[in-house]
This record gives sequence, structure tokens and C-alpha cells, in this order.
Amino acid sequence: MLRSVWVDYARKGDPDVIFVGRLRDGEPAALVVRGFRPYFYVEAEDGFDPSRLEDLSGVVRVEEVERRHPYSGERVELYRVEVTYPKVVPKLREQVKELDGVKEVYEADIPFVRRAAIDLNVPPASEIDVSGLEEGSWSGLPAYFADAEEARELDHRPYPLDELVVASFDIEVLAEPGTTTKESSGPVISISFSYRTPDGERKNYVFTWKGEEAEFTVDGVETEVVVCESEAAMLREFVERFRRVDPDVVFTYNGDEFDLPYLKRRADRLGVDVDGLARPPGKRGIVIRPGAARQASDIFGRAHVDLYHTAQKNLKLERFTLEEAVRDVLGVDKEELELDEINEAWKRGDLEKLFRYSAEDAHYTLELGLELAQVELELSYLTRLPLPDAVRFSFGQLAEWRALYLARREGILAPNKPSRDEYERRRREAYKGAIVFEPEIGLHENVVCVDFASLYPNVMVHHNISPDTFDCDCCPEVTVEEADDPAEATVTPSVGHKFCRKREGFFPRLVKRLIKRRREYKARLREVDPDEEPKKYKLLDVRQQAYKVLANSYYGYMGWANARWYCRECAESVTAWGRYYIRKVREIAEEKYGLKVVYGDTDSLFLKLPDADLSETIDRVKEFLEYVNERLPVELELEDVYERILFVTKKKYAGYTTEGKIVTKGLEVVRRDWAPIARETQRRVLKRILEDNDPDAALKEIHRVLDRLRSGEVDLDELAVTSQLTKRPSEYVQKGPHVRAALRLARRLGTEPEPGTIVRYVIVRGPGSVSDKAYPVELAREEGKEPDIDYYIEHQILPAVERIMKALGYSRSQIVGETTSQKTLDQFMG
DNA sequence: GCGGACTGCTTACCT
DNA sequence: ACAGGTAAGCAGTCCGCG
Repeated sequence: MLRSVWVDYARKGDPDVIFVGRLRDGEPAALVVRGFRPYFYVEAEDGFDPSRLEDLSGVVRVEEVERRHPYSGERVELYRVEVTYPKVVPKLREQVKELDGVKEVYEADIPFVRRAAIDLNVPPASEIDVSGLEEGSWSGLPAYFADAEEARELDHRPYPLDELVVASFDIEVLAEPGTTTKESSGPVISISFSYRTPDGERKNYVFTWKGEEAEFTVDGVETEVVVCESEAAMLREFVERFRRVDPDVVFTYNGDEFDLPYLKRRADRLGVDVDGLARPPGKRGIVIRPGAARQASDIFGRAHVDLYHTAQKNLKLERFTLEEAVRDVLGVDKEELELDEINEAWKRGDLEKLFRYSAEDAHYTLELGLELAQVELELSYLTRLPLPDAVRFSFGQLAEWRALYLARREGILAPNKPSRDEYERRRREAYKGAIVFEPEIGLHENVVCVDFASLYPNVMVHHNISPDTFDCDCCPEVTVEEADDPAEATVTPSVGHKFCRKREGFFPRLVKRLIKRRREYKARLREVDPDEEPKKYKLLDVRQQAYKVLANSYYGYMGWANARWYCRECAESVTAWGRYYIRKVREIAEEKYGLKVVYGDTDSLFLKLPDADLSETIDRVKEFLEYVNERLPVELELEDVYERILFVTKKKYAGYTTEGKIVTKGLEVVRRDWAPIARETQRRVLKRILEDNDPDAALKEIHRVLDRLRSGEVDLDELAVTSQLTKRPSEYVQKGPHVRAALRLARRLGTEPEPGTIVRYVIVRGPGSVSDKAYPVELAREEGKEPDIDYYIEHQILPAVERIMKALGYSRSQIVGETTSQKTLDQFMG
């Protein structure tokens, strides 16, 4: 059993495909697959002479093959052009396109290793049964050899990450003033390194070249500070120790953009060889691939997992720093060292604290990885993408790669990516999405929330919505009104698109399988006691999550302008059926069960039974659910029961569940572009109203904050608004406060703010517009700027609390006024 | 010349 | 950069007024 973590191909001779990993007994090893070559497809006019392809230099073989067309589903005749080497594909592709009689070239843009993992059906991150294969060695590693046909027969399965040697590292550098981390080349002052073996052995290291050797523990793990002669010696020591630990998976936080490229740059400058990081040693240790948006950095023979991507995709944070991610996932308040603090501590020789923080960085990066990365491995397995790439890819890309894999298996030709023009054209064709019902504004008691389980995936499956079933020639038009069962209809309500009922579509089949497998995992999950077997439980849970995430991605995928299988009519039909079902159940709830819909969004309804208590309401809702679930192909479920719930506008509400949990959606409390003081005040007001049912106490909260603000004892941090730049400052048509603040900060640092930069700013006292008065927090503090208290009262606190109190029927004067009228909440209950 | 109404740009949320 | 629907702030312009 080889637990593979990495795939590459031999750069000399034939392009053998090499999977690197570790055997179950602990030995590093490789699987070498011979006899698989790059290829692409050519569609040509009748009478095209294939020898013209064979004559091109680099072409090994041309074969006539039959595939299924991705849109019509019909057979297409193609030439499969097999070539010598991955590098020749781009050139040949262009040459072939120029030939007379060639209509189109397909699948010529799929990187060779990914192509190989798909075609050989060997998931790059999986446990592969290599028993019985020819044994030998490859570049000094024990190796198993298979030809392409043998490889396709190998058994494989996903494995638990912590059964491998996992490690993490993080570097601290002295940044030169006025440079961004991207271009800085100041010295690396320390490297922290943390690892864990499958039998639970753990250790942290800090490698440095100043200060004193020391030992301490971080979170109970032994930590050693190793002081080297020089920076170069430190780099060599790190490489050596890393090599001896020999990790399979290496976690970093932003290693793609920072730690790995920086390390490489610095090592190159000092003449230190980092190729020892590779497995086997001697390969290129750090491989940097420039990307359109972000660059990728890999370590040969190991899986570099940059958790920054994982955090961005899976967590909802205000700022995506390691500290925030660690707090959110592990509940640990790790302190952050500012850039100048690092500089200062290093220069002063005040190093103890520095080393401790540095050790914590690697330690918690590893902890974070152990917590978050398993789902990435499952997604890597399902998409056949190498683990480091699966981590970097968006959900849309992951959905596409799974489709590419299954298309290959089913003999379906993959559509090409759209040209720039086509992409722009697609972007302009908007379509209707979900429906949001008007909320009954105000406070309600005993409200039950119901929602459809995986509405869009199920709609796709039940209505056979797919690029290859759209507008078929074989089925009659049957509208939902004509059909006995909605699932019998071929025509989508509201938009009128027709989908085939005779042949199952590619996407419905794909999504159905994901749903089915997920259901199986969930069933197995119910058999496991999380207290008895926490590891097993977690693994199964992560697995079902991966299936769910993927299944949920296909609706959005079909409407994505960049998708190979783009199908606007499909996406449009999914939302149309969604609207049909939610309207249908709303009608049944109201007309047949007397349940009032006080709000609803896309796939959910908030229901209330007038003049009834909680248990009556729940009983009625259950009867209703049973009725609709017997009659519709999609399943409606009871989601939450609210003791009290306040609807403010569409997409903004807050409720208190019978389980004692406050749920807040869309309100300022959950928005990072509102000042903490406004959010906190709104939170308190909501708590008073929902939990205590006491609006007077809510008013008192408001007055207390207003007093505190006026007294001037509020820290700038409480006033800081967080906002993100989505483009370069110069590209803005309208330079709002966050742009102006970013520009002020950039001017001070002598840099240009990049898209994605997160700005924290305050509005200070002075003349001009709000933007004129927006300063980054650091700058405002440094320059002793006073916050504009009137702004914060009028534009932050009051709007936030007014929205709540107005929904309860309070007027502005009642909110601001010193005395409050004694209105009771009951007057405003619907 | 003033001020409210309105529009467009922008962000961050919901499902 | 997987989708569309939505609220809301700020900047700038429009428009009516007499």
C-alpha cells in the first residue's frame, strides 16, 4: 500500500508518471507508470487526411476514435493525436489548428500530470495497492513499476492524513523598509518547523542565528531553539532536519506567495542548496509556478498544503490572518507579532519572545492543518487533482475537474474553455435566480423554519437538467400543468426550456452519484458513536461534507461564464424549478394548513400558525411536511424553531431558537464593514429584545453607548471599519472611504495597494466628505487624529439600532430621547 | 444657489 | 473569482423652486 502525496513526470526520456509517497510500513517509495503519453483530439472535416497530423514533428501516433459530444450527446469522430512529450503540446496545438480541414482541437490544455491521473485512474492523493507490481528503484527511492494498463487496474482509496508524517513551517524575516513582502530580500532570521509522525511523536524547532539555545513547550509540545552560525548555516540546518523528518505533507499559511518563494530567493542569494527539501533529494526542492492571480509553490515529492486557501474557502473571517484562522478553528488566542516588533526585537536582541511566537506559528499551522486539510484530501481524491492543486482550486474548478474525470470515463468529449470574447458574451447574459418573499416586518413568536434539502442538486437530478439533455429532439413538450407529477414534465415552468426524459444527462448522473454516496456516508456516520470513535466519526463526517460541497457546486458551475460545460438555459431552469417548488409549498402551507408565511428565501419558509402555541404549531408544520413530501420529488425538512424572531427587511433578521441560540442574518452585527461599536450595540439590543423580551433595557443599552461615545473614552479599534479593495485604487470610478484610506496608508509606506487588500479605517474630525476624513487606524493613531463622534452617532450607532427599534414600532425620538414611553412589545406582534 | 430625490458604484451579506 | 437577490452607504447629479 503506497500512500501517494505527489505526482510528476520524468523530464528525461519517456514521460514516465511518478507518484511519490510512503508505504504503510513507513518507507518512502514511488510508483512509476510507464507507457502513457500526452494526447489531444482533433475534429476535422470529411475527407481530411490524417497523415498530415502524423507528419508533424512530435506526433507519435494518430488514431481515429469516437467520443460523445458534450452538448448534443451524439457520436463524434475524432483523431486522437498522441505526442512524445508534454512540452510539445502547446506548439503542436497551434500548428494543428492552422491545418486546412481542421475544425477544432480539444483537450489540448490539460496539464500532463493531471491528464495522467485522470486517464490512469490513479488519484494522486490516495492509498494505492501496489502489491504484485514489479519492484525496483527510482532516483534512489524504492519503487513499483506498472505500465498504463496495469495502472488502470490498481485499487485505491482515500486515506486519513494523520497516518502520514505531517509537518509545517513558517519563516520570520527582516523586511527592508519600503518594500512589500513580495520583493523584499532581507535576511531570514528564523525558521520554525513542527512535525508529527503517525505514532504521535511531535516536536517543534526554531532555527535561528542569534541569541541562545533554549527549550520550552508550546501547547504541551517540546520545542527546541537551534542557534546556527549564520543565516546560511541556519538554512542548511533546516534543510537537513526537514530531510531527516521526511514529511509527506507540509502545511504553511501563505507559503505559496511568501514562505516558499522567499526561502528560495534567499537561499539562492546565499548560495545555499534547498534541493534537499525534495524527495528524493536532488530534484528541485522548491518549484514556483507563476499564476494569473496567485503563484503556486511546491516541494517536489511532498504535498505542500497552503492553508490560506483552505481558510479562504471554508471559513468566514473578517481578516484571513493565521491568528484569526487559529482563533476560529482551534479557539486559541495566538498573539501576533507586528513587522516592526520583529525588527525591533531582533535588533535589540530581545529574542525569547520572538522565538516563542515563531514556534507557535509553525505549531498552530500544523494544528490547523490537522483540523482542516482532510476535506481537501477527499476533494483531491474525488477530482483526481494533486492535493496541493485541489487546495488552491475554487469550488467551481473542483466541480469541473470531477466532470473532466467522469467525462473521460464515459467517453464524453470535454468542451474547451471559452475564449475571452465568449467569456464576455456569457457574462452579459443574465438570468433570473431565486425568489425572496417579503418579510412580515416586526417581532413574531413561535415561528418554524422549514427548508428544502439540497434543493438545486435535487432539481437537477429530478428534472434531468444538463447540457446534453437540453432541447432534445426525442421528447414531446409536457408542461407541469399537463403532467400528473412534476417530475414527468419536460418543460421548465416560467422559462420554457425543454429537457429530455429518455436519456439521463451527464450532470444529473454525476450529481446523483455524489448525493447517493453522501447518503451512504451519512448512514454509516449514524452507526458510529462520536465519543467512542472520534477519529472514525470525523473522517466519515468530512467525507460526506466533501460530497455535499461538490454536489452543491454544479448549479453555479453551469451558470459560470468560464465553465467548459457552461449552460445558461440549464442554470436558468434550475432556479425556475426552485421558484416553482417554493411557491407551491407556500401555497399549500397557507391554503391547506393555515400556516402563515412570514418570510422565505430561495429554499426556506418561516411559518407561523396564528393564535397557536408552540406545540400546536410544530404539530401542524409536521403534518404539512408529511403532505408535501409525499407529493413532491424534493424533500422539505424542519430546520429551526424560534421562540421569537424579528424580521427587519429581506435578508436581515434575528431570532432566538427554542434551544437558546441567537441566530443573526444579514444585520450589521455580522457585517465587517460596520464599526465594532455599532455592531456590538446592535448585538446587545437584539439580545435584550429576543432573549429577555425587554425593549426598555434595549433603549438603555443605546443610551449607555451614546454617553460613552460622547465622553470620548472610546478606543479607535472600536470605531474601525473593515473593508476590502476589489481592484487597484486607480481603477475605481468612485473612490469611497476605504479606497481613500488605503491610498493614505500606501502613500505612507511607499507602496501601491493591491486588489484584495483589507483596510481598517476610522472617520476623523475635519472638513469635507466622509471619504476626505477616512484614515487607516494606524495612521490616525500615529498622527493623533480625533474620531468624528457625530459621524459615529449619526451614521453608525443610530442606523444600526434604529433598524431594530423601528421594526418594533419605535420612532427615532423614542430611541434617542432620555425618557422612553412604556410601549410593550405585544402591541407589535403580528 | 439650495436641498432633497434620485442614480450609480460599491461592499458584504443570504441562500 | 461557481450563481443571482438584496440592503445600504457614499458620491455625484438632477431637478424644482419662484
